[in-house]
Amino acid sequence: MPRQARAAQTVASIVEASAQILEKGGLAAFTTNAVAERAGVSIGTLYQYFADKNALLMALARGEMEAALREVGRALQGEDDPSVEGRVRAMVRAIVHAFRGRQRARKAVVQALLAQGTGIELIAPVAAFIARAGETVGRGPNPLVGPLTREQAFVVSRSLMGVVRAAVLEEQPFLASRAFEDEIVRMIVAYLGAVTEAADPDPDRTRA
Amino acid sequence: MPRQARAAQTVASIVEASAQILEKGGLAAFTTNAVAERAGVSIGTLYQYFADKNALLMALARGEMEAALREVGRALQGEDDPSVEGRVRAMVRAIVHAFRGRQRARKAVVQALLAQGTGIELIAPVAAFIARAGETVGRGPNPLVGPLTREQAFVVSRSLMGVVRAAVLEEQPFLASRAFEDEIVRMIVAYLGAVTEAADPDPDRTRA
Amino acid sequence: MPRQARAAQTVASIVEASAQILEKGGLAAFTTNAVAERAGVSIGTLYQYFADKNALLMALARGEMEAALREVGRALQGEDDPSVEGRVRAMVRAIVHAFRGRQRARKAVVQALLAQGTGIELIAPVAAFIARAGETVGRGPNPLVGPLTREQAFVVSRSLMGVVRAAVLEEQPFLASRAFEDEIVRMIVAYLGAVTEAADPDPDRTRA
Amino acid sequence: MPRQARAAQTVASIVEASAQILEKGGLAAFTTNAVAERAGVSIGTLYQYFADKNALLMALARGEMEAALREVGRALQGEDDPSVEGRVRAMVRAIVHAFRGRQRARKAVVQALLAQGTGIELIAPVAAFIARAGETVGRGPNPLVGPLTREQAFVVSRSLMGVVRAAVLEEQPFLASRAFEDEIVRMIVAYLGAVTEAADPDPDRTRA
DNA sequence: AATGAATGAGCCTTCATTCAT
DNA sequence: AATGAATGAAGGCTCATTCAT
Repeated sequence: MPRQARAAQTVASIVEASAQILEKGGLAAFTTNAVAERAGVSIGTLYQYFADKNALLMALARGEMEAALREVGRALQGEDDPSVEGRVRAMVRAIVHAFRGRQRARKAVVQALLAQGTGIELIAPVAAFIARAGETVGRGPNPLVGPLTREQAFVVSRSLMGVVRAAVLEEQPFLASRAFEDEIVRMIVAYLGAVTEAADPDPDRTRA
Repeated sequence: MPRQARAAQTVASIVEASAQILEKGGLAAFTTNAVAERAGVSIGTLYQYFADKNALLMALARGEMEAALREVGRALQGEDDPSVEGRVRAMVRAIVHAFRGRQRARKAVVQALLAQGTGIELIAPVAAFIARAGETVGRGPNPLVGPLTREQAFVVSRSLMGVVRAAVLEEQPFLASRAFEDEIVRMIVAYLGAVTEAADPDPDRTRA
Repeated sequence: MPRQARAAQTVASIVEASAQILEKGGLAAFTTNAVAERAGVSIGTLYQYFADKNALLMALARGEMEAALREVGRALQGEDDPSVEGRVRAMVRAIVHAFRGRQRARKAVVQALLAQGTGIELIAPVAAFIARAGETVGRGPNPLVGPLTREQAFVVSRSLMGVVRAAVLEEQPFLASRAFEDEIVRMIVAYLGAVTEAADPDPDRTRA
Repeated sequence: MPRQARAAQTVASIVEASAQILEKGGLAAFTTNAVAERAGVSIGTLYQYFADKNALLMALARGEMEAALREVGRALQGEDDPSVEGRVRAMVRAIVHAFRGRQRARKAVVQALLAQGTGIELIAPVAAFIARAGETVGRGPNPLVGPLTREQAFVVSRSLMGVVRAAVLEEQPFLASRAFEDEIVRMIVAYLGAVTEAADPDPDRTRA
């Protein structure tokens, strides 16, 4: 199937061109014509594969998101360090390092996604994933938490993502630092602990 | 009517018109011509007071931000409930209720601010204010925390703001609910506690 | 119809529309929207080929200039009348009749070009061309002048162009008259003679 | 009459402010509001004395022109050097040095005047003055020329002004140089000589 | 499957000028 | 005589999208 292969190649080059444009010139430079030119295809071809500009953005974001999600999933398995803190830390690290270091492109995507309503659709699965982590973390030989309420899941996921996102948007130099990671982990762990304690005031179970 | 009063009146009407337009039609409806018309002034008058469209947005954002900041400041004084949790709760409530309930306008402002780089400048004072809260809360008869590191201040302020902002952007129905407020407060208090515990492992001082 | 031919056709129609608009309504009527409409294309198409309004003006000016330059070059060849006066006269005539009789459009272009700094860039090649004429005229069996100094070249070219331009701007009725042409030729020839005489005081060579 | 004196003072300060603005920021910076501010008066006051923006420009131009005209008149009297060349040279020098060295302002005024039709009105008296010079120069004990035809007067005056104007617009460094002055003088004298010779072929009278 | 010329709604902004105070 | 807030017509320009080839 040379046809499909070629099409996939074209699609990939367009998405890659988007990331490059975003990384280099930010949101302002991200025009469909610019993307088509950089990808080496005509604007018509671009529209052959993407319904509109937004679809292109979504494709880029979704790709990166899924990659990050796979990382988070792996983190929660607790392969390296099965302790609660170890799993949380792996998850935090996966989120911090999403987008493979293309911070400007990441920033631009975040901005663009926020600038419309569409962002939420994309964030939802990530958030759901993180929220589910609460339970995942709670399973196993040494569970920390039980099922989270809607509000609790929201607070866990959005505070984590909010902190990382803010660091990205503000281009904070400590984004990838250990100290930063430590504090995020501390916050998540502390909160999960507090939630559990509230649900089950037996100190023996939680801090044994 | 004196000169300056008239001008101030005009400026206020333009800012108010902006908020109304944003609240009603979102970012898409926010055009300078529409604002001028709604404010009952000519487009020229609008540009007499605001350098460009963005300056107008900034003025609106800054106004609301300062109002919220005053509320947060009041909250941290601990007038109603001087306990640590009481103060944190008051602060959270002030932030949640910023923008006087105009959630659509708030969302639009947040989006617009993020869509450019300018947003950070505005968020900075709020964040600094919240970070400083750590120390404020730590003072008095029953201090909770000492000075926060740069990363800690960042995590406190951005997680708090990130959670609220996400609820705003996603138009979550529980934004103003007690359950939501409880969870945010729980997270902040738990984190501050963990930070203090790490810095000063003496349980007598912290939980006496 | 092949691709490029169609595009060239479009470009030509836009330039032609510019000349017509300028000729009819002067500089005031020369708006990009008006040009696009008259050319029968959308405003977007106009901007596909011209970076901005000024680029359009420059294209028009450059086109006419090059046409005039070709005429001047032909004149200096001395095909019709190889005498010094004959060549100068042919050159003067070419300059006077530049812009194919569209004097209002010519006036508008001159005004617009002067109103910014850009005009000089365009005038430069014409001036250089005219200046070089001194030497061209000086060659052959009956040379009049040798190489001109920088100041001399400037005086020859700019006085010639200045006189014609003034007649255009002031819409002098005698612009295309023989009497006017005679005087310009007289001035140029007299000046070239004086320059030569000063450089080489031997009367035999100059007026033999 | 303190009132009239004060008014004259205001008018003068506005005109002076115009020159300064023009000198500093060129035509683009020359807005009525900017002029009023620099002059230290309100925009309303400016309009009390000048019907519109153009009137202001004309006042500035007229002032400088009249000063230059006085110089030219003095030059033609031949006070310093009564010879033909001496008078022409003095005239050329007066024109070159018009606008008291404010070359940027001069350039801007020339541009502005050309960019509308109004320039001609102002140039006319100067041109007429220069043209009349032909006869003035021709009078006295050693007259060079008789009355000039319409076309001849035009060619003399516009070539002179055209050369100087081009040097101003192109910001030529040799504008105030002796070499440049020499060439202009040479051109004018040579042309006047040629005109006379044509009208009266008797070599004894012209070159005696 | 690809091209790329063409579209056009509509936005932001300027600045000369007026007139109530 | 002076102020300056207010006016508003008008114009340059962008860029996502379409469709004939």
